Amino acid sequence: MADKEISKAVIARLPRYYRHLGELMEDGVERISSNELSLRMKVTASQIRQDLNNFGGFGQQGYGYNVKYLYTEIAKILGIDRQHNLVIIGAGNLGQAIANYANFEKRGFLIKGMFDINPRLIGLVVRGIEIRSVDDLEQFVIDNNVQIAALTIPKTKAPEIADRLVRAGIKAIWNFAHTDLTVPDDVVVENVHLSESLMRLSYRVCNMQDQESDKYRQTAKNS
Amino acid sequence: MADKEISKAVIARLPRYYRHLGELMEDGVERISSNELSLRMKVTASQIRQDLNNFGGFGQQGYGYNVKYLYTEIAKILGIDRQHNLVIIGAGNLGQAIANYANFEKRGFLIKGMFDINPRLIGLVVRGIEIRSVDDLEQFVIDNNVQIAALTIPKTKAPEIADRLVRAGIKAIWNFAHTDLTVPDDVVVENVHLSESLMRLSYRVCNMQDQESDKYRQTAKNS
DNA sequence: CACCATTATAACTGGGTGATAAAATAATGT
DNA sequence: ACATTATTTTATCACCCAGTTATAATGGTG
Repeated sequence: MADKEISKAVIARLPRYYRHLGELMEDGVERISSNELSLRMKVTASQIRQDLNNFGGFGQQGYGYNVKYLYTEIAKILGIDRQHNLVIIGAGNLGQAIANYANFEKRGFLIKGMFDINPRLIGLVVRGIEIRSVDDLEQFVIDNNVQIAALTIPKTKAPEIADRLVRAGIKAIWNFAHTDLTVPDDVVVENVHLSESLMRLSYRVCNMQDQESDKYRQTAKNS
Repeated sequence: MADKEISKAVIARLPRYYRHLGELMEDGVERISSNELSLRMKVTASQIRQDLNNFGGFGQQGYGYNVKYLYTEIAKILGIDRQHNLVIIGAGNLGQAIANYANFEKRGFLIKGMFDINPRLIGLVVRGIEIRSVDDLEQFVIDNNVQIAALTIPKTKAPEIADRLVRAGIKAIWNFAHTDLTVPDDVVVENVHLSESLMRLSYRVCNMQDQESDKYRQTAKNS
């Protein structure tokens, strides 16, 4: 498993490969060539081969790629073969939406706890997870070996909570708050700015005429 | 307003410029140079200048950029100075989270209706918006001049609903379902695949050692 | 009139695509 | 059943283009 410089562009595409391979497995497909996959995913076969080659030869000439093997290998690369403990901070609709999305647990993301400042929410149980007071946040993170925190709170509170998480030793923040976070460089921040996504959509709607494309197409880009 | 070929990379950055300019306005800042903005946003001044130049000279030599002017110009480019009617399909937590996010309305995104198949939810009112049966979807889209549909439903139902939206004349789909959608090329699809975002985060956590960075940094990339 | 900051231009870097070579499988004939 | 040929498909290389960063030229500011 050569640990040398995989480009961000490649990593960004891996989850989509993973999803399609999962669907192929469900359909009982055992092997697939880069060409078939290319047709299905609407990307060039060249790119598929080059992407996968970054991690060493998963394919075999004259045969193609073994679906199941490739699926588990990508899981390893993405680190979703291990368990990640996470907490959700902000038990509003968005926080609960994440808590309710069962599939995360299948991918090894285990929701250990939820937190909020609203006294009305504290004590409630969502999917078997009790909503706690943010006062207990740091101790909980330490006690439960929590690596990832999903931040689904207003932007005004986000920087302070982020600082507290960092001090408690968090490894990564999944940031849904509409603000940039400043953290030490050994802490990962993955932003999900929905309003920015909607603005990009708005631009594309307003500038439809000059949209590069080729009649019926599948959606590939962006998160 | 030169309508010639703005790259996707530039458009993807505009919302972030917009957000920072909004904050500067709130702080009463009237003008700013590319260098100051570069420090604040942690991107190169070169990039800021080149990005903004795509749309014609917003700045002035020896002075910098007028914050308010730039703010409104970016709004025009993104099309968020106009009103967009939208519907939310899927009134679960995620759908409600979007409905409850008030700021969208400030940006001209007006939620006209919500839809679900669950009879228990139909008839309920969220933020003054009644949840309707998806049976009435097409007619509602036509009657209310709806341009954008947010799809917060399971992936199994998504393709069918997308087809129906397309036939009803929708302009854009904001897709939260974990699947690719196939649509005619005059329909915009903006994907928000949360599970893929979380997998990218997972990769970065597991490969922390070789993370390009420069001690305390702000988060810039990705949606 | 010196300074400052933009604009315009140029150099560079890296991702994406297509082409070629190598390797393994499948098919064919003896 | 085995050897040989044809086909398939990956792996690798080279090129092109877009995006990013750096530099030179221009024009206001104070």
